Amino acid sequence: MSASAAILDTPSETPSLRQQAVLDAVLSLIVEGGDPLTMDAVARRASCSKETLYKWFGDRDGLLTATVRWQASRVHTGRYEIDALDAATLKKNLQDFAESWLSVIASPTSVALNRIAVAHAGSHKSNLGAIVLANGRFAIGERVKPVLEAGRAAALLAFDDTEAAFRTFFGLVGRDIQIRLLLGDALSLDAADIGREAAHAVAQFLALYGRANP
Amino acid sequence: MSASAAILDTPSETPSLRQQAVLDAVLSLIVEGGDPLTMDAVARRASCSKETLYKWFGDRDGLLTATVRWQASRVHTGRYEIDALDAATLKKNLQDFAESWLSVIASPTSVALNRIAVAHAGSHKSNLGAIVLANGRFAIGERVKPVLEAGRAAALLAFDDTEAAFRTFFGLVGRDIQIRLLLGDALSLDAADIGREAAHAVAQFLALYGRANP
DNA sequence: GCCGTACCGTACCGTACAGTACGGCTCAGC
DNA sequence: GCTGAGCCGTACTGTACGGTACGGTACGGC
Repeated sequence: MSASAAILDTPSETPSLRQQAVLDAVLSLIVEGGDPLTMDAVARRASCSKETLYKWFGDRDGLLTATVRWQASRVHTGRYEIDALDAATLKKNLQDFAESWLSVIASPTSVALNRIAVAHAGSHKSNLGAIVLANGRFAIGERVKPVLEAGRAAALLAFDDTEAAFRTFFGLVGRDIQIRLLLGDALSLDAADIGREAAHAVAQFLALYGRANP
Repeated sequence: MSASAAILDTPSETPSLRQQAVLDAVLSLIVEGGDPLTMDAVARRASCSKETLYKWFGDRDGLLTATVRWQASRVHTGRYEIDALDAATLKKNLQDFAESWLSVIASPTSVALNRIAVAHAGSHKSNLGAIVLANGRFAIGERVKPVLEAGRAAALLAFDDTEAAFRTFFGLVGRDIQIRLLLGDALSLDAADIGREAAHAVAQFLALYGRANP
């Protein structure tokens, strides 16, 4: 895990535009689901030859890895305000995190990609699972934790273990949503639902960790 | 989903002892992972002929379905005390739930089976995902909710929406554990960890929903 | 105009695996 | 002891798919 961290953080190179088009074709096929993603199907969808596919990505696994990385590279959102944190800003930051996270895990792309990665994690060859984890769960953790610590520094939050506090936040936001979606439950979340769920989670988190103004 | 509920609740028939042995062989192969579970491997492991496999289970999907059901049939645990609930009993019940649920999702069998079901949910043909969901997330929900409602009846808990309260409990208990395990993170939970995590989750749940004694 | 490079399309190869067929063994019923 | 049912082991078939080879085309460099 730590050995592969260097690899995970090094997206080799950014793919060329044509390559990006190919990866988008892969994504569209994955999201459509149904048939089990053959190299032929990718070549057809992307209007390129299989030979090119193998030349660019090595093998099927390489193509999948590149696709996952490509998708991950578009997810990262902006940084957040940390200095001079007041209660309203903290709440808003948390709300934003919760909403964007819920939007991600509820998106068909994320669901499909996570399915692939989960399946892959069983037959361990490469580490799609690790990549997804690094760009999902752990990436958001690294972005939320500074906010939590800033909240603590501003005497708005109280906790000892930042990681534990984040995991509680993560649980309150995600609940059963991701596993249900991965398992094919027809759970639909529109923007309003996401807003409501996020607000609920943030309120609960603040109830647990918020410092009653001293 | 609702249409398939009847099917899901009807485990066809309980398999014969020999059939159970075959299903256990499938489970052992699934848990071992590595190679992608071929019918040949199952026949070899179970010391039976492929012909018998097909006669008994129809096809590969039928075998998988029977395996998932077979595993599910062993998970159901006992009922819980509901009448005359006091605070300590409520807490103990919740703690038990949390521990048993964490034990389940952290077990290699559950992880492997959920991986199969998740992969299956992508290429929709049968409904392994629905079966796993019905016997996992939803089954535990149906068992926890009466306890929560009994707690409310005993004026120990306060909430409007039982389902929402349960989902909070679910999130507090599970946090990021299941998705990390599914994605192959080397997260190990021993019994002590599980006890600690469960206690933590229960304390948080009671902090959110417990009724400050009136 | 000629060549090399990069690519498309398609044909091809090898293999792995789902599903079937069949001979042989065991054992219960008679 | 004979027969038939049930099952094991193995051999076989068909096919889907990963990976390779190759002819044909477009294009930039010279």
